Amino acid sequence: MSTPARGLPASADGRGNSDVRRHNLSLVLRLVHQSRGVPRSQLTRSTGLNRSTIAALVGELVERELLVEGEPDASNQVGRPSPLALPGPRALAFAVNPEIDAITVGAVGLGATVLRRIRRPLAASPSVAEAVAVTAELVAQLRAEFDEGHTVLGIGAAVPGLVRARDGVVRLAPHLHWVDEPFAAELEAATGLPVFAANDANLGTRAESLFGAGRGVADLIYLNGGASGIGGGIVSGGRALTGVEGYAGEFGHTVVSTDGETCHCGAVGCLETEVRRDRLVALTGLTDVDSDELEAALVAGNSADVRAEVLRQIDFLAVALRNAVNILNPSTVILGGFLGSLYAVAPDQLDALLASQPLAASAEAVSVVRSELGVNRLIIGAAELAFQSVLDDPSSFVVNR
Amino acid sequence: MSTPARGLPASADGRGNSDVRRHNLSLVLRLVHQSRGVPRSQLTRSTGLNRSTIAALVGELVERELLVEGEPDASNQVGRPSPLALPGPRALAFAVNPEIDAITVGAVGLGATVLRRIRRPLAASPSVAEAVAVTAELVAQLRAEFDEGHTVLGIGAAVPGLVRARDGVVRLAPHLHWVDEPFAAELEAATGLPVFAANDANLGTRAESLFGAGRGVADLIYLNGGASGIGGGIVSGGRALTGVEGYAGEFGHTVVSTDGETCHCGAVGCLETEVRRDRLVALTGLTDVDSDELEAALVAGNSADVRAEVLRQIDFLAVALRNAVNILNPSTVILGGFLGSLYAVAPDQLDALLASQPLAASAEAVSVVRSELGVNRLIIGAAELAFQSVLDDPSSFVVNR
DNA sequence: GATGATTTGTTGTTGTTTAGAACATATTAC
DNA sequence: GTAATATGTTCTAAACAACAACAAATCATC
Repeated sequence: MSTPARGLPASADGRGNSDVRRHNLSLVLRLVHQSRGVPRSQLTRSTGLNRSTIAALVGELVERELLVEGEPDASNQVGRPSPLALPGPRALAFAVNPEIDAITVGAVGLGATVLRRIRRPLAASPSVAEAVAVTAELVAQLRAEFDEGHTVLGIGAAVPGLVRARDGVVRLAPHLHWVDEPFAAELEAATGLPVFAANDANLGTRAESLFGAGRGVADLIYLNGGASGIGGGIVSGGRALTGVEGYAGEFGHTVVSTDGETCHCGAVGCLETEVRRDRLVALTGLTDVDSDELEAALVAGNSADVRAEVLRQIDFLAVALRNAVNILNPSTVILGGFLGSLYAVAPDQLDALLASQPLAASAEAVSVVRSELGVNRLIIGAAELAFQSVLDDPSSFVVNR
Repeated sequence: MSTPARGLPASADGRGNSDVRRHNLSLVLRLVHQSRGVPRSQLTRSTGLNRSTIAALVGELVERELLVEGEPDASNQVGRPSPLALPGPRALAFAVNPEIDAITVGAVGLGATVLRRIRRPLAASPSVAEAVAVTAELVAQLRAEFDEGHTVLGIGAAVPGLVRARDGVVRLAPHLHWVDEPFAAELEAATGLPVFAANDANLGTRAESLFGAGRGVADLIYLNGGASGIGGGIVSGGRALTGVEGYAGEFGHTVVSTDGETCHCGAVGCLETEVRRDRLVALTGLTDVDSDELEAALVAGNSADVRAEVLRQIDFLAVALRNAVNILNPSTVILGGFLGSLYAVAPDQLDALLASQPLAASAEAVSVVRSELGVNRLIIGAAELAFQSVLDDPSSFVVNR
């Protein structure tokens, strides 16, 4: 056996003519997917490829039913109108998001069109076996519903915890009490479909990056505040960062206070022990509020206590963001969940801290925005996992009538 | 003017046949560059390309004098021996590293071979004009020395501060007292050579990643402790992160103490205000020590005060590393400068903190190592900037006899 | 020391893919 | 209604890697 020199892995990254074809097909499909429909002429401009080449590429994708051509826009432009290239309705991905009080599944088409979403409330936090059983049942239901005219690529799973990218093992999902559970493998066995799992906030990042507040932004960070903690994700140089095993983006455990509370992770002063949704909910005096109600209560700001807690949490959030901005130099910080609500209450406060605390050069380049995608964010992000293989290599997609 | 749809920049990333050639030439040249010499047969395995294709690619690179072929290794293997592909001696990059007490320049060939290094001590911290003048003089000297048989690609500059990648403007170099100085442009004007500037620790990261402790590691972070502070860099998914303007990697301003000292950046409790070389030097009772002497004194550990300070600094370092590991999930943490010395004094202490503080899944994947490259690290990293264009597109290199 | 097995370099041919030119078509502008 | 303009369509050319067949240089074996 020949051992390659250290630093020279035997990865076959040489390119041939067929790699060019794969890359260009992939590029065109992605452009249509992300734009949800563009004129063919725009594709020639976006890619720099020749008209005849785009015609051939679109032709093959249409042949494979990954795209369909639509009537040209009535655009009042001189010259022959260019037909729209639209995402085709055949390719279909399922998505699942297990949470402590519910399991949500969805059926998603190219272009991030959520065709159907089902939320099944649960009496208690599900074990892995229960989550797999419920998911399999709901997926079977979707499969029956979308039997005709669709080819299912697989299931993407957005899990609230650390998920090993390589095999979809859930290493730790503290709120579900899952430790080292082979969720993806078990769901695969139960459904017969390929399953791809990743961290929920990481998938939220992808969704916002491709279809939401991060469209066209190459360097961004995303932080999401949920009932059970704070997660996030990073896009740098146009690529979603995963880290070596897929655990990147855990902003929730950034140290923001030397003498804070002890976190469930064992450390002291983590962002997610200081910046918490439950404290805000408690101070508003409400119970069982949804996101919109909480935000309305915070913005109303009837109590001085509420206002003080909001500002306290913003201060801690700013510390974590300052670290992240210094380390990653993003152009955009996207805030989701109740972190977006905090920002809505006192945008000037956070903007000011973020303009002054990090190194000036990095601070001036960054702007804070709220996430744009709503309840479908995780479903869209998870489905993206299942679409990955087709987007990377469209000619692997065989129409399965 | 047609405005492309948001999220669909008109970047021409479609590929043609000549892009294949460029990519493969680039790949082969990089493999030889990074390995400093590899058998042609190994290139076929590393790239997955056909023997005849490799022969053609190597042939073109030899023609351009970017590579030379050498005698086969005496490797005791069956079969026809494969000639070595070695970095050619023609392409040459200059490198410069301005510091408060000296300016160092170097001449570097492909394969990161440092042909010459000149350190010019300075009486006082140089202004930009002084730094440009001294550098231009030293570069002229190197140019004369390497007049024959070389084609100079340009000058790479490793600057201890925030450098805007796009144009090489030094936004802030606190210890040099430079603010918004167009260092690259002025050096370009003074020498007539293309100048590429970046942050010193970022370039150290690249050097360690390509030729040092990070060879073959796709996900790593590098932290370097110098007399004037702590810098660093990130490689994720095999790519060096720059952030949107090139300021990524500033680990020195991670918050590690809520009630610490005020940093020169204006914030409180930054890593580099708590973990400082000068404190260690002061406690050893020495003056004007070099790195080896400091490390020897720390390891000897004759004083309880020294030992306590080392452990205190390691605790703070661990906080910053914990944040970074949670956010980036690297497989390797490389420590350079006096941070490497701290680790040498009490490796178990840092290893233990790093194994327990971050989330377990990320912690178990990470290992700490010391940097491997010595005094040439920044020269090699800076030269890499100047080599970039040739490595990306070898056919742009015209032998200029 | 000769012979065969093995690996790799070399050469000429083939297949795939994009680019380009020429022409056709559909819209707006006047 | 005609000209200008932009785009789709078709056919040909050029670039490139893959492949096959052969040559060369080493090791293993007797």
